Amino acid sequence: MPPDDRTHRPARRVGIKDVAARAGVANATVSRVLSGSADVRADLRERVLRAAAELDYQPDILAQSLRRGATRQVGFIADDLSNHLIADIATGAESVLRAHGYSLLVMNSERDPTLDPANLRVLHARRVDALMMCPVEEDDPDTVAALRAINVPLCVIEGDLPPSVPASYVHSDHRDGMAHALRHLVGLGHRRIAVVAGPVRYRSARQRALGLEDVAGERRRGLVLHHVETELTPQAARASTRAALDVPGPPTAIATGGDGSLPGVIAAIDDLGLAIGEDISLVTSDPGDLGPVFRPPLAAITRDGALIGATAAELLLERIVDPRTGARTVILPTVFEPRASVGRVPARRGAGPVRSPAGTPGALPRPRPATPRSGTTPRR
Amino acid sequence: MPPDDRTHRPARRVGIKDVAARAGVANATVSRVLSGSADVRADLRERVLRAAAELDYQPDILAQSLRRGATRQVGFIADDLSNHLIADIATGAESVLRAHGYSLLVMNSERDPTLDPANLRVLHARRVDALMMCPVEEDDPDTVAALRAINVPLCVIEGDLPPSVPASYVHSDHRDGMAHALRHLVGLGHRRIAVVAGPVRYRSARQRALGLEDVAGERRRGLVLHHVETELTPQAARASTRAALDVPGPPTAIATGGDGSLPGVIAAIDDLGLAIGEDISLVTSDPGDLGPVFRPPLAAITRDGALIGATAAELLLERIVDPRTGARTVILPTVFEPRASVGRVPARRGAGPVRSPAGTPGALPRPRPATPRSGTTPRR
DNA sequence: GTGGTTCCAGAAAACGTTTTCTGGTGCGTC
DNA sequence: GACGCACCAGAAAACGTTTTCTGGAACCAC
Repeated sequence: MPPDDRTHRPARRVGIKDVAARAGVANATVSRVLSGSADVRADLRERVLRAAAELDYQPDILAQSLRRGATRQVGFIADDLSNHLIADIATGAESVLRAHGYSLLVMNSERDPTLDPANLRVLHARRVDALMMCPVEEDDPDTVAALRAINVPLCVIEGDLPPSVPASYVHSDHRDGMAHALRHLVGLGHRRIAVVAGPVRYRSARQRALGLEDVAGERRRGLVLHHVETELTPQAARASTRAALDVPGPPTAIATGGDGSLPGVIAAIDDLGLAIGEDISLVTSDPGDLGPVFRPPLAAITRDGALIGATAAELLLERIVDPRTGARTVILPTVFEPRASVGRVPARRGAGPVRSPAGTPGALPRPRPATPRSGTTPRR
Repeated sequence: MPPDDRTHRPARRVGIKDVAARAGVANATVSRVLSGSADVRADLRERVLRAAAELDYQPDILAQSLRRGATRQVGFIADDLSNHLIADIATGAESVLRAHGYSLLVMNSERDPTLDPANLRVLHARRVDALMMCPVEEDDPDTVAALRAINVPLCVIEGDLPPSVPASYVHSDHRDGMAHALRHLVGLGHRRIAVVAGPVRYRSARQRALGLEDVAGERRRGLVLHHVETELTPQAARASTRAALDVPGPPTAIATGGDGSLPGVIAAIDDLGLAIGEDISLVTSDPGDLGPVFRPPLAAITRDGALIGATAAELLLERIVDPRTGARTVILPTVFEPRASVGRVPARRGAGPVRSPAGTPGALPRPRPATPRSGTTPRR
């Protein structure tokens, strides 16, 4: 058999000069007709359009981009694309961009700070017209340098960059959301509340801490707000939460912020044998579809990921169309959704937390054994 | 003030001819050095490399793409990017592609069959080197026509295209997964099991139905497997599930397949006042992070989204590198994870289902009121 | 009739690369 | 010393567009 047995025929694309030849005009005329830029005599325009339709001509965006100096591509550097909220943001952005003839080039930095500058370089070389990103580290010098080099409109989502790099911002009002949730808990009678939030190196955690301070500043008598800062892994959140609960006079309510912390918080509550919504109230942040389905349904501070992405895209398009447009900052609202996981203060539980039957205080049990536990009682 | 007050300085990019000029050689030599294609005298190579480094030269991928006829971009048409599993697939694909110098161009078809051909045309015009997609409709003629026109390696994820379009496939072994789950239930003593699956127009639903038939064919005496086909909306799933449960001699276990059905199934179980893991056993498909956190923890048939995406990307890269490589089909395993939501058959519940205190049998209650319900009892 | 506009379309340059083509140099061989 | 060949680097073509440049034709005014 012949070695050069390519089954994959190249099948030359039809180009502008094919259209020009068929219409009996010059390339330039075809281009003018199709881009509608200048005046072309009616009969020629007609011929060109017919020829283009007959050949099913599709302009080569690559060549257009090279010539025009604009790719109509927008880059998105996600810190964790598999995160539900980030995926929603990408979805919202793509939808708006697609409607305007732009495409979205996604890169994932996998929460690895060294990937941000690398990805930025790729997108620079690909000459994206604009850039949206969720930076892993806000002050990473390599990232900042890479951002300086790539001179296109930039929109940062949930993060604060040094003022030396000009950028639009789309933020969520975590401060208000947390304050709202805390006031709700206070209104139900809770006086000892723990806020389990991520490290303050994240803007969202800082904002939630401000929300906490807002409520603390309202000087409700007897109110004790405890700020628990934890890394956003299930293990860390579990340990921190458990430490916060396992004290004399423990909190009667927890408000969590931070993406990965929820499973750890729930595990810690389980560890201590507490019933959510009864022994302890729980407010979560962005539980996704888990919130309403959980038992009890989880009260939550939520935000609209698709709206965040769409807003970022619009901010960028506005600056692409008119480069004189300045960078803007948009703060989108959060909404507090009360559900059954928050309840009144339990009647009597001041002395100390209920101990989990299994496990000694020091050693954390292995996460999530497959056998049923507390929650629903085995027999009724 | 001058009207032409552009603050956005273009800041001409450094190109190959700048490097050539600084090194005192021709463009071609720079290109040869940088692409490592042909032999260049050592001293010249040295000069070129130094000049490129000094100028921080980054080749323009756009121009490279035009000249080489390859963009090093792969398009991904997702049917629902905000779906957790699809986001994982994108993540896995992007990771592999990035490691090979390729970028991922994502488009979302929002489960709208008419967007598939439109998105395909965009990606064609953008000259992607390969294409992965989750088709909304498997037999849509416009989609098939658009796929025919775009002559690049194609990998379809979870779907069957007509044989007229050549494609690689990455499938998940839903058949085996469902059979596995059903055998597990049978082993626990369950004899009346309902499989709530999506419409058979989806490949995944067809495969799960085959898994059901496999187990049915094993002729366990007294075994009744009930195939409930439902649209993948919470409302439809709720109604279908409720209808399946609300019969004399109801199923003692449910296995669900299909992305959006879980909330509806759970709602239906709630409607009838049944306790998951006690009154009725429940196996879900791909519950994401919800599975282990739910109470009781949800037994699940799961698959590795990132692996699916990575596999698709590898299949495509293999064909990009060597176009003579044929299309392949890969079936990835599913794994069954038993958890507390499946249990033994309840001792005595043959006469009929327990009625929900609220709601008449005919009218479905509004989904998800915010007040606590069954599940955890309000007082202990 | 000459000069100046205006209108419009073709020719050609440009975008930033890669690759083919061309040709000079140096060397070995007869 | 002529020829052939290998080696390597510069010149130029090519990728498929858009845009500038050029110029012919028609029209008007003097």
